[in-house]
Amino acid sequence: MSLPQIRRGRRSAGDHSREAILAAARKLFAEKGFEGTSLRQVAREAAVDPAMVHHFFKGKDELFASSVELPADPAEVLAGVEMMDPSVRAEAIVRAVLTLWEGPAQHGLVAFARGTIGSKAKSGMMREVVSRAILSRVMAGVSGPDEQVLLRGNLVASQTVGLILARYVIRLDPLASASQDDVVRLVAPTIQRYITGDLDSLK
Amino acid sequence: MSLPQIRRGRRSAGDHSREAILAAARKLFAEKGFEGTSLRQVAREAAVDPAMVHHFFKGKDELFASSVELPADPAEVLAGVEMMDPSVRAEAIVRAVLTLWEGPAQHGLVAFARGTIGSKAKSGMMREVVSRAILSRVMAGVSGPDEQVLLRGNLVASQTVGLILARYVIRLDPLASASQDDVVRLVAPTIQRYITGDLDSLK
DNA sequence: CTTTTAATTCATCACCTGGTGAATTAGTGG
DNA sequence: CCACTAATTCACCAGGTGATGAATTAAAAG
Repeated sequence: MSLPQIRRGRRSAGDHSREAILAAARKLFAEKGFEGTSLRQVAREAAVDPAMVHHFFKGKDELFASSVELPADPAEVLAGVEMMDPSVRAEAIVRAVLTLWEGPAQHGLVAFARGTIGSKAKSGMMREVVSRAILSRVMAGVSGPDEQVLLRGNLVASQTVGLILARYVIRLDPLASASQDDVVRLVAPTIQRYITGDLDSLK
Repeated sequence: MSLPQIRRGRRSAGDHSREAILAAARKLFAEKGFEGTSLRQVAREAAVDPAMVHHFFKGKDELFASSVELPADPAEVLAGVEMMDPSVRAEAIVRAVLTLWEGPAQHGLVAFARGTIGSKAKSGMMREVVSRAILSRVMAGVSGPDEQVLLRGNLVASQTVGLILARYVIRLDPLASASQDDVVRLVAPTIQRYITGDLDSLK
């Protein structure tokens, strides 16, 4: 009695295992972080042989990078922001952030946050992304000494990262369930002060 | 020729392996997160047999909890804060946070942050600590409808968590290397606004 | 001094990890 | 139709994982 074996070889067209693997990876990395997720778990979640993961990606690191890298293009998300006058930029920034994080990229973004904060080795990745890809755009055209502009950027980042963490990762209520408009009204003034406000104590 | 074997049995007094294990655990959890750290690595770092870890702690979870739980007592740290008038509380809060995170508890705290943010399962722990142990004290005596006070507390948390992450975990410069006084002057106003300021849009 | 208790080491378990190489099958280009 | 390439499965490997139980030794308690 030959049991119905799983046939080897190429599937009949229409399968997209690669995408399934990426989706599964995003989901698991988002839930359990980088170290907490195994290739086999990913394969299982994607209903795929573990070896496929290696077929499509060189290893766990590349899988992480691919599944998580640019879950959204910063340039695109911040397109509008960059050319607004710095003095009224905050609201647009907060809105862009919220819209992005509430969209389809959420899984990938949370995965990125968890994986990247979870270990010293990967924190560098976060630092790079935040400062190069994001802050440079957010702070474009802000006047003042370089050092001061960098500090302002760091402060913007601190409030933004904190907001994201509280709302999407840690999920503090009622912040997590507040409306987008409320959040904008509540935190945009903080951001605006960091960008152009009088910080009165900057050496 | 009997090689000098490592003697079994109890060490001659003065050894404190338990403490060594906890210190090693704090260090490694801080660097590599919960999943990224193995019991054997901890044992190696502590120069101790792996089985000792099980002797002193039931398992990895208990080790994590013990090494990281209350790296500092919130009640103590926030002792002064609680009884200040809410309208001038912000500066004290920021100063307390910075002092705490720059003290000997830093390793444990970073470990807590990394381990706790790194996975969904452990995020609950962070939520509990933040809301019960910390926010309840920080927001003690603030007037207004419950829901609104909670929201204010969440906002305080968002800025505080963001500051900690940017300064101690991600290490964004120049924020990471700014003086304690500068940081206080820069972010205390934000916190103060969240505690007692006019948020003008609270439903 | 003797009994009890605690600290330490060792050998071992079953399992999971990331990774490799080959065999098998299907679609594709010529 | 045939050669080629890519997708898929399988059978492994060496090593690390958390965990357990027993043996050994010293300190503490009586």
